[in-house]
Amino acid sequence: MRRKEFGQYCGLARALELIGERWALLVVRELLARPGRYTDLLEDLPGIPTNVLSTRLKELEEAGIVERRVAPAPQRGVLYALTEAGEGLEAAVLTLALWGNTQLGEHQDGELVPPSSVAMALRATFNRDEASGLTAAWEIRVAKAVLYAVVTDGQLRSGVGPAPTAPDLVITIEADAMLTYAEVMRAIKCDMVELTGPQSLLSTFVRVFTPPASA
Amino acid sequence: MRRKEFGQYCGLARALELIGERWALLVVRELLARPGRYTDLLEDLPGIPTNVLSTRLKELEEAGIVERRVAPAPQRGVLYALTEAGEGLEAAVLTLALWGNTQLGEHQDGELVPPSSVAMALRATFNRDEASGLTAAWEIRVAKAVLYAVVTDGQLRSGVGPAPTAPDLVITIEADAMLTYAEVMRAIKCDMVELTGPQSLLSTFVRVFTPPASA
DNA sequence: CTGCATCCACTTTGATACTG
DNA sequence: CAGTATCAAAGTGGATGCAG
Repeated sequence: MRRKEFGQYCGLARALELIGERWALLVVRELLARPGRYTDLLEDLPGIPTNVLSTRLKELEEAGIVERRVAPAPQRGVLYALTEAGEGLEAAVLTLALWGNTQLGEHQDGELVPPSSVAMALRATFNRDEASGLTAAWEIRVAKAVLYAVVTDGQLRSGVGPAPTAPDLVITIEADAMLTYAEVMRAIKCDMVELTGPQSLLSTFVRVFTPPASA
Repeated sequence: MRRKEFGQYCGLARALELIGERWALLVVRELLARPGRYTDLLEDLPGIPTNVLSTRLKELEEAGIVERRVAPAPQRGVLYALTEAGEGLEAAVLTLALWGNTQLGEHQDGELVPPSSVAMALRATFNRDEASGLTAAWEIRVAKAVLYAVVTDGQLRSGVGPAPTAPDLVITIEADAMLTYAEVMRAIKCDMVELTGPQSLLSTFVRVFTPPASA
């Protein structure tokens, strides 16, 4: 028994025992956006010490949240991915991120915007009602990052990297660094984007990824 | 700059900077259930070192999540309570707790059930549709703990302690220690409760605090 | 190269004792 | 009641080493 346990029979305490340690939930955020290898995670979580990443991955694997996979043919090597239990953390991650957004100040330049956080913002702002019955695939390129949002019959998949199916519309934004969700939406509304594909899908994008009421 | 900061412009990272440290979110859980004094928190969070509680409360106050109040007339002394920003964490706490519940094993005896976690479970299982238009107040007494659930015109308030308004129905369960939400509901269904007030409100309670579909 | 393991300085935590 | 003081043990951050 480690000292990490709280000794309470309580869902919150259990959750904190499993994902409450430093960096753990950020690793989960990265893996929600896409399975990744060890070095991908090191890159996407600047500042994480390599031994800490190693330890967290072992703990998360032990907890049944993360699994090691052998990467398919061309790349080979280890791929870390979320298990079903790990995917179950999505709602909690999105809810925490929504609260955290209210606690964020202005975007200082120099502060990194993790592409995965924008992918999570797309999931959080996805408007189920507006997307009902829709099928469309977008790819968003900002600076050196690539994101996708694929809606299949009203169901969203979103993450970091090129779209898993051929995108209908590619949205490219010139920028020195990754932009936040809000900045991306602003760039779209100010027409500061290049498009490859049917332009009409741009307004669809805005409609589908604007949350219902306000906030 | 503390080393605690992740240096990312991301809601999740910000949230973790503010409430990601050990015990912090459990303190928030306690204060969601009721404002409390320092020694209440020490009692309700068995195992927390007093210096850690002291440090967390200062950090949470600094972050604008918790505020110190001077307790009113009879008791006097310091009362810790959540600010509006702190109350905003409710959704995140409930979502994390829901996930954590799926990761809980069987209730070993000896594991403590924090009364606040049952109060949170009432909030999480509250069925808005069933409660629409309803007004009723319940008080639940299990072992030495007292909880309340007050529904006013379909709106729920729930927490630890005696009901803030006179309860319509008092549900008393004989037990050696606090029971979980599931155990409380089972005791009610097995008729292992004593009632003070109109019995009909017991089935209303079950109806209102059973989540819609399953899970 | 990828995928870690090791080492060390420093911080945080846990446990307990003590004070205004 | 509401904390502070003290100290050992564990965890973190940063640099580097090294096998496949």
